[in-house]
Amino acid sequence: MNENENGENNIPKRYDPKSFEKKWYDYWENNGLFHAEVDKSKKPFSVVIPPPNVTGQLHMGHALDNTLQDILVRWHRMKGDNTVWVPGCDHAGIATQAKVEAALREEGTNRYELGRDKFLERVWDWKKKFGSRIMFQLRSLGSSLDWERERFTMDEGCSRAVREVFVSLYEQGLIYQGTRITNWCPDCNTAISDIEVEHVTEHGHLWHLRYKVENEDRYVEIATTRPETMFGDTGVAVHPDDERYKDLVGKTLILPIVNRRIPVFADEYVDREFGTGAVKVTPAHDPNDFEMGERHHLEQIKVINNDGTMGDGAGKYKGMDRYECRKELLKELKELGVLVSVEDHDHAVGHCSRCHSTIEPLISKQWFVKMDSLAKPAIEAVRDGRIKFVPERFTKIYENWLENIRDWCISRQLWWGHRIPAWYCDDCGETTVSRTDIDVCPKCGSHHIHQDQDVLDTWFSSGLWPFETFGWPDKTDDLERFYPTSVLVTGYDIIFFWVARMVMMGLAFGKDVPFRHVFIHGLVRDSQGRKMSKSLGNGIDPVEVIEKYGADTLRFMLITGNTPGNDMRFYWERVESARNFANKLWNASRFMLMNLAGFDRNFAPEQDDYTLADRWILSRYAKTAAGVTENLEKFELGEAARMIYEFIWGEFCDWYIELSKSRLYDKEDVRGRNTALYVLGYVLEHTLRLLHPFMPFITEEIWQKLPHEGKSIMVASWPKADEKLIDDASEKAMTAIMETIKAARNMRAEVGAKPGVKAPLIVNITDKSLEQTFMENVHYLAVLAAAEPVTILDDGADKPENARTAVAEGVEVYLPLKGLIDVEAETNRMEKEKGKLTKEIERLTKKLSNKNFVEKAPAAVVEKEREKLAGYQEKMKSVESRIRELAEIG
RNA sequence: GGGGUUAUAGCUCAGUUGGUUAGAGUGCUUCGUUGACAUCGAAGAGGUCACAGAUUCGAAUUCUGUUAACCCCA
Repeated sequence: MNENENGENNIPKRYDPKSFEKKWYDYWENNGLFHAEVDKSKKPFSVVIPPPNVTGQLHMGHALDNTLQDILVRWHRMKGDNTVWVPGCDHAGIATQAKVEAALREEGTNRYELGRDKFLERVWDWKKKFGSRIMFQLRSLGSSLDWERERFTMDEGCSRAVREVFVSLYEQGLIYQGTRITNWCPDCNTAISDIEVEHVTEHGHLWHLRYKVENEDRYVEIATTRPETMFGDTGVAVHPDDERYKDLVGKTLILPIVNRRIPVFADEYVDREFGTGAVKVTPAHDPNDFEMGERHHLEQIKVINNDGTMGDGAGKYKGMDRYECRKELLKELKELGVLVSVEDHDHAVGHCSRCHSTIEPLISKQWFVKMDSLAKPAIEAVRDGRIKFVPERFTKIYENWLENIRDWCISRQLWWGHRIPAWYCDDCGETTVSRTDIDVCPKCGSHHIHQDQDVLDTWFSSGLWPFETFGWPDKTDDLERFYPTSVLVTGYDIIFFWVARMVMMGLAFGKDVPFRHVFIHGLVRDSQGRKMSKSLGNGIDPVEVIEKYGADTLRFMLITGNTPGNDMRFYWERVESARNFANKLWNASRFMLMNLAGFDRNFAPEQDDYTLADRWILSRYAKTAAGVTENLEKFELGEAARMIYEFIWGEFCDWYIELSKSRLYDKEDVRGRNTALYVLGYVLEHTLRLLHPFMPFITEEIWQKLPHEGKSIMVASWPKADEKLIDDASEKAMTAIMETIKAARNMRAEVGAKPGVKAPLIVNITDKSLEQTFMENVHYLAVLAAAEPVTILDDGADKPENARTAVAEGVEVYLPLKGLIDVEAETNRMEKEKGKLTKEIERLTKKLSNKNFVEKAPAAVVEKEREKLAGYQEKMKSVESRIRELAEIG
């Protein structure tokens, strides 16, 4: 791997990720660098991947989610922690089944014709064919997953865990079967849970109908958005305090067309302001009506079938589609005089989050999990800080949801999934829930038993993910070592679906929280801020970005320029910007490697060998390393990446490399050359390590070419903050020199000096503490500001007359122009500067003469403000004297 | 109806416990081809930090209210 180490480098001019990304991933994987065994001498760090849909493919959300995880994982691995990141897929019940059913439709058949067993074979085939695609895509992203631990929610172990949890919850009375109102999706043909329903505001109508009071010549007017459900009405409700209807409570109404006798009753739920204040109650087709029905013992009459057509109770409308029925029924009601009026009305309508059809709330027999006793500990765990959300604000969202939680409908009328382990006896009617499959009824001994047809909600098994992946229900070393996991990284869109359920299940069965931190990120949107979606066709394929620009580029782009928990927009310009950074790093390394010839690898500089620039860059590096680590600890990954970016580009490349050039090209001064190479190598190699978690491929490619020790940068140690390198005096002096250079460049640009042409520069050092270092390093000005010769003014010497002026802190800079300066323009410039300074000085003087400030503000802040003021005053003196001089010339 | 997020340069966004002459990327203007990089370098223009109050010696930053956009829940 190190054939280029001796300076025979011919590395390409451009960063070309395609030429090395795959190579390094294979190298890491083949050398087992992703895998970790239990090692009790180290601190554990474990993460389980949010399992992607097995037949899905990588999208930007996955790319972001896994980049974040990989950064944390690689960082901890380098820190020396016992690090595992568990890969795996989710069987994704509805989604996968829908895909296979669509394929069957193409073939002109369907699952019922095929039968359950044959159908499931087809799904497994499908899974085998497409199931590993996303895992390969995750590899191309660079994810350092421990592939030896790969799991699948339908594998044997997970299936055992699911069954154990189901049976155990059943035994505790927390799972029950009940005939209750559920959200029914007529297209997916299954019940779904509350959170799988999306409410969309739709324009609709409010129809006012009148129901006759029995044996009286009066009517009650009710308002409804769904007239077709009237066939299922079994009551009319009013608010108990509503004066308008006080005398009606307890009376009986005659339901039009059907002529059923239904009671009027009072219930707090009714909103007096809505409609007429009297509502028809259809317990079989509305969740709120269902609850009122329970409270008042109303009959439940189901009038809409599971496929969305009208049922038995609908009389002549039986068999008609629910919306068609609405139309026809309204005609009839109008003719009968039942329909009094119509008004426009916007209301929230439930849609299936998968297929977007309108949900039909209806009564059916389903399995439910009782949530109260599971939710309470889950709330506690977050309140007492055993689990911390990052950013913290998501805590509230999580708590709020758990506090208002309803029982969870877990049965799905699908075939693909974990089949519910309940058996019914055809002879005695007994229901048996069992850990093992049974063929005899334990109550009556009959062999006429059959298993429940339904499967479990996919989220039921994903809820067990953080512990089932480590071998639960067995007591494994892995489980003991890696559970609870360290952090869960996921989007805010599945806090309810997944995070909350894992916490509940983890506490109930894992005997501890499933993770210490929940690191939440936002969505990746398109450049217009829209959600990326198939139907809009605005999705960007991460694989395409990786192929064009490299995985490192994509990763860097995804984690910079946004804040934790907030959505971000995808811009190709930002991809290019990240790619340019990679190219910059590539070329800085290329520069170093091109000059490596003849470098003695054992060379170590003495203190005296270091130049100002050396001490400066080493100090800057040390501070960068400390800052990066600090930000990683706070989950501020974007900020950490930004610091590395600025260090590499703004300090290492723009200044240090430029200043190192003259030393590298000077073949005479061997020590100086070696020292420069040593520092370049030191800083580059350490910075690559800091950057490795963010951009694993390019850092490995370069690191392997540099003098290094070890097999891979992946397992090199994480740089520790080195206090010895910090050198504030050098930083201060270097900053002054850099400011001087910038001032000189600025003046040269303004007067239109040709970039290559040398021009003299005069410097007056007002801060005497800088003088010596400054004088020792004036040659920096020659190199970077084409300043030659540089004259440093003695104390009390006359200031140059025909010169442009700039004032930096501690330094006055003059660019002599031999009578060519425009006195007026120069004066204006100085006046402008004076104006700015006056404002600042006034502000600070006011501040510092304020007793309250001096007494109340921390001493360090006051001192800092004093120094600032002194700095401005110093500058002011220079500017004022310059203005006087200009006046004399003019 | 309840809760949340966002509002900072033309555009996309940073600005972490209040003290910065408010930053970056991108775009724009001017200049630059010798040995890391034009996927580059140098210089520059560009912001009353949505609005109104309050707290404070001091607010882009804290609090309250208003407006606008988006999201979640009911």
